[in-house]
Amino acid sequence: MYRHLEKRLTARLRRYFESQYPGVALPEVVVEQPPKVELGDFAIPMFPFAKPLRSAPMKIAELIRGGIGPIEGIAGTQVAPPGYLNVKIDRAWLAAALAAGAKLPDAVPHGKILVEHSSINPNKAAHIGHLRNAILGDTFVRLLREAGREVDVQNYIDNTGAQVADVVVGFVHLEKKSKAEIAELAAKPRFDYYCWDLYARVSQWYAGDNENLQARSAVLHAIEEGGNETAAIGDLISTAVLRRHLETMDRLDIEYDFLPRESEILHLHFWDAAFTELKESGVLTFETEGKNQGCWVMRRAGTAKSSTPERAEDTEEKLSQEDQKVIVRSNGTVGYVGKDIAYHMWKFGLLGRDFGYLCFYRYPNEHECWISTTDGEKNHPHFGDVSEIYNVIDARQSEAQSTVIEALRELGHDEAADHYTHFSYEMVALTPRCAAELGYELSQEEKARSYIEVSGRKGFGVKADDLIDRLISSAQTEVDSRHPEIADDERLRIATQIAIGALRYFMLKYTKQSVIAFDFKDALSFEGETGPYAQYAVVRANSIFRKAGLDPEAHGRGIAGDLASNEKLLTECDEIWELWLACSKTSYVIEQCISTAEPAYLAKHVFQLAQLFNTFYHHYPILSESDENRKKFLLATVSVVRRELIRALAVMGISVPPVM
RNA sequence: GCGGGCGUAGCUCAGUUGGAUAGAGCACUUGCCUACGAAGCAAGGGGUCGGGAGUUCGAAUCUCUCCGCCCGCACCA
Repeated sequence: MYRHLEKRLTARLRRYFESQYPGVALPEVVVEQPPKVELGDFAIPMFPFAKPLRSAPMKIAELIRGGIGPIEGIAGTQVAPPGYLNVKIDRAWLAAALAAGAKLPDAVPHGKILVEHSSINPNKAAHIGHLRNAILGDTFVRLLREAGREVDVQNYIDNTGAQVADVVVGFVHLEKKSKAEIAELAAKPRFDYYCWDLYARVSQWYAGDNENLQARSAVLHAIEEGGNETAAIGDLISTAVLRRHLETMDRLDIEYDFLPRESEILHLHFWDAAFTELKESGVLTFETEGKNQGCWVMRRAGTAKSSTPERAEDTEEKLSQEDQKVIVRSNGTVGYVGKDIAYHMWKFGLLGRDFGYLCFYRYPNEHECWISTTDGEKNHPHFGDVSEIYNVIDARQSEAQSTVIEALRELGHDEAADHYTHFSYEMVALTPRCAAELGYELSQEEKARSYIEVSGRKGFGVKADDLIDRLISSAQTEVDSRHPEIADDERLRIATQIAIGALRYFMLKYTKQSVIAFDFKDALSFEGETGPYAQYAVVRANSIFRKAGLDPEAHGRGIAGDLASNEKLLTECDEIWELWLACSKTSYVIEQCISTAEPAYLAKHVFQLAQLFNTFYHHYPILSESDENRKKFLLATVSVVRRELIRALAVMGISVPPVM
């Protein structure tokens, strides 16, 4: 709603300038928000127009004010020093539209979007870093869907890499377990925890004697080869751990549509198809000398070609060894980036090959999750061949991501390269205090740092399920003390909703490029800028309607046509107006989150709504209000805030408990 | 060395394309519950926006430079 008014305003202003000053080149009209509501709802700085129009900012503002004419939804304008045109929204008009729940149609771009997130190595339990990835990715999916886009969610599974091989080594060489014994263990709950510890032990075993690394290469080779006992064990382990990851993420309401696996990228020879094209187009070159002798290499992303015009002709210029990225090793095997190039050609429908598909997992809500296979089922949904992709991958991999994008571009797929977004975010580390709490010995140097990086290899980190368990039990303690009258299973359900609200909000309130220094104290907090704070605001709103014996949605719509009689309250109380105004911004914020790939803005918006509501709640008693007309209006305010909070929280993947 | 990110209150962080008096939360101090649920509200202290220079009517935001921290830069994935 807010966004439509803003657009209407800028369009009118642009037309005004065009008619008054034809032919004069003027800068874009920018619309801001005044620092205080009393000043208005939009502020348009006039300074940029002063020079081209050869006039003082205040004077221009006066002229516009006089000549712009009435705009639907705008009540009036004011000129403010040192040179702003402040615009006030027609409060009753906006409130009526909001109360009615009017949805103004938006042009939704067509084309399917593919969001890839999580992509956890299936060799150990997921940790808090994976939680940040999955929550960011899932929230972005929800944002896109809220905006009307069609989205497929993929979770890439590297089931043939060194990490899975390491755990196989652990079971076979350290624990001397047979396939049957491993299968028995894998069927037990939290098998991923077992692997977590084993993986750390294997790393130590390698460190103890470098000879031991030979075991890894043998296992790795056997897994890549396929069709043998070792590969079968690897598959058994990675599939069992993968199921555990799906369960963990399902606790947070995170679901996937398709799980492409590296084993199929290998066995279905995706790389061969890509390799042919890369060679033919000259993206890859064969090195005959130097340290990369015998390798197929391409230009590393970020190492720009010499841009001097006189050398532009010289496209055959040798890549310096520094600028080379090895794609195919001298022994003929392809590395990670090569496989990723092939995989991304598949995503955009440019490879000419496809996976086989098998239905792998059915969520409690009946939603199906498919997995790649060599020979799949006949009837399967269609994945890949999308027009836009987002890869939620941490910032450390930005160079590899850029290299894949560059490969696509050099193959001539500019369209694909332009619609490839590396949704980059920073890691979750631990505060020194948290690390110490987990029993890790810190050096003096480490103690002085603000955070310490987790390490799966050392088994150093906070497991996702452990954190979720702790959050639930902590929330449960609160619920138990507040609502002893409620049944056990219901209290657990409420505690779970609160725990997930706290966790998802925690992971979303930081902007992506900020390293989260994790600490149990902050993460387990249910006060202040947290998920439960926002949930609580909705619970309060629900409580008011319950006591009033009214349906909140129906009441809001019912009063929409009758706001004029309450216009006085709306125009006089800036505090209440601010709340309505904030409510009108949800769609605007969602659009902003999508265009900047930054979900944190939505978290800030939710917090602002909840905060404004709490202030309003304390200042205006509603049920005891004696003026019926005024009471109706206050209830309508609660109804709209409640609706917008629920909607925004849902986009963040947070539900609201009935009581808390 | 090259590429990317960061430096804002005691701590953790917002600050969208330069705009009006730099904001939250936590922590600390002080008030407010026989209640539309205190997981809340109100008030208070706390800042040379890393240093310096420049561009501009205007800089936390842009440019340059210096200082400090982090992450990449494997024939690993």
